[in-house]
Amino acid sequence: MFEIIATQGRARLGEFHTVHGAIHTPVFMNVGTQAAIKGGLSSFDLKDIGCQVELSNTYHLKLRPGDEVIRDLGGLHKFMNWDRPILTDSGGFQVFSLAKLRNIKEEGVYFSSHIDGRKLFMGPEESIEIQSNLGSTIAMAFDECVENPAEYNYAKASHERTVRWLERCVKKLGELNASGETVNPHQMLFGINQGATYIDLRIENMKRIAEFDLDGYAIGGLAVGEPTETMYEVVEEVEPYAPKDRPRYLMGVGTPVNILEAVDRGIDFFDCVLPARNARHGHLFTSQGVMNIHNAKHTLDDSPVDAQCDCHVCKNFSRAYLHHLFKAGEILALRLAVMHNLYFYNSFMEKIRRSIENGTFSEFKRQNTELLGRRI
RNA sequence: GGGGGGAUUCCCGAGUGGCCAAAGGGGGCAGACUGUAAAUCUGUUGUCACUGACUUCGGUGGUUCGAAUCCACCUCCCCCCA
Repeated sequence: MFEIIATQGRARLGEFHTVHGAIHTPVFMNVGTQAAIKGGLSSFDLKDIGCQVELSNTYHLKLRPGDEVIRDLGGLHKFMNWDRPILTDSGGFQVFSLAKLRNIKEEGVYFSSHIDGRKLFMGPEESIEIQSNLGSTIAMAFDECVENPAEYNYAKASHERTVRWLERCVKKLGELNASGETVNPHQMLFGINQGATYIDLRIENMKRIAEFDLDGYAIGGLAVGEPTETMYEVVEEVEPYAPKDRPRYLMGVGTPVNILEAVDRGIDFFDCVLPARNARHGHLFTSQGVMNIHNAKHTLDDSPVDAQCDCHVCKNFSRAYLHHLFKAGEILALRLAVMHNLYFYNSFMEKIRRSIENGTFSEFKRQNTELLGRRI
């Protein structure tokens, strides 16, 4: 159940109630594809960085260790010792990111494992069954994340197929939940809007998936190479057709500024590998802009990464120390950098929530759009 | 004391007469990264008045149209025998 607490313009402050607790929105979900945050963070660390929702991946966990292994061990929550909400992505993104290793048919997608090349078929039923075995709080519908640019006719055929796949997902999950024998019989389902950058297709698609009365609605297939303005335009145009009383999730987005723009267009859920990946590459987000901790100018800088940040890293270590750890190739460099960036994102979302609550979101957005894009 | 092998651009290390400002690593400097095949990838790394010129391959002198590459001597390093 999604409860809207306050709004400012199209921005919404909400609470999404799940069997694993409430999610305060707008929320950033922290990506742990293989049931771990890359860079060496565990579920203990997730609590420290203020994570509300952990996100894992159907395709990757199917390959290793196998969804049935996780089911037999009591589900993903128990497996990774995380008792708050988990969202599992369906494998639809791998249809895009592993495009060279798959073949799409009406019945589903034939993958060649990126690990050892073995064949793996995943259709809507398979994706949902895997996610049911994982027992995530929220399952995502199995979709095709279409590359950019895409031909109109291809995008049309693809989104129509994704709608047919959604219908199969709904049916499959209904059967599994009704059986009462699943890890999480209350597992929810979000549908995914597709249609590439064609507004008419996007709107048609959203109208059709809205009819399924799902727990939430995602906008997928964005931030895959199209201009940022195009992404904003798609969100802007399609959002009015998403059910108002359900959370909206902009998949795979994005930079802090992207998030501000999307919240301003009515988006409630986000996830992105950017803060964790960039952290591993020495690129840190701060309240004053972005920095590359590799840069020589930090060699003797005794100040914290972000003086306004309350994370463990900023409270205890200097830029000079992190700079050294990166230069020395220490694994601690990755861990500390990821901890900082994810804390930054989670606390940034908290600030967005407070600004909507206080009616100062517009001002917050204006100030931070200018600030966060800077390089320091 | 005798015999042998070496010294190359920040480091290691290719290169034995022109296609060499000099391979390849490393290191340095910078950039990219958006539902994670990413602790990855890319660029750059002698100087300058930079579609060219200049300086550089232990030192000095020589051979040659032309030398990191050949010759002589010198300096230093390593190995073996005594």
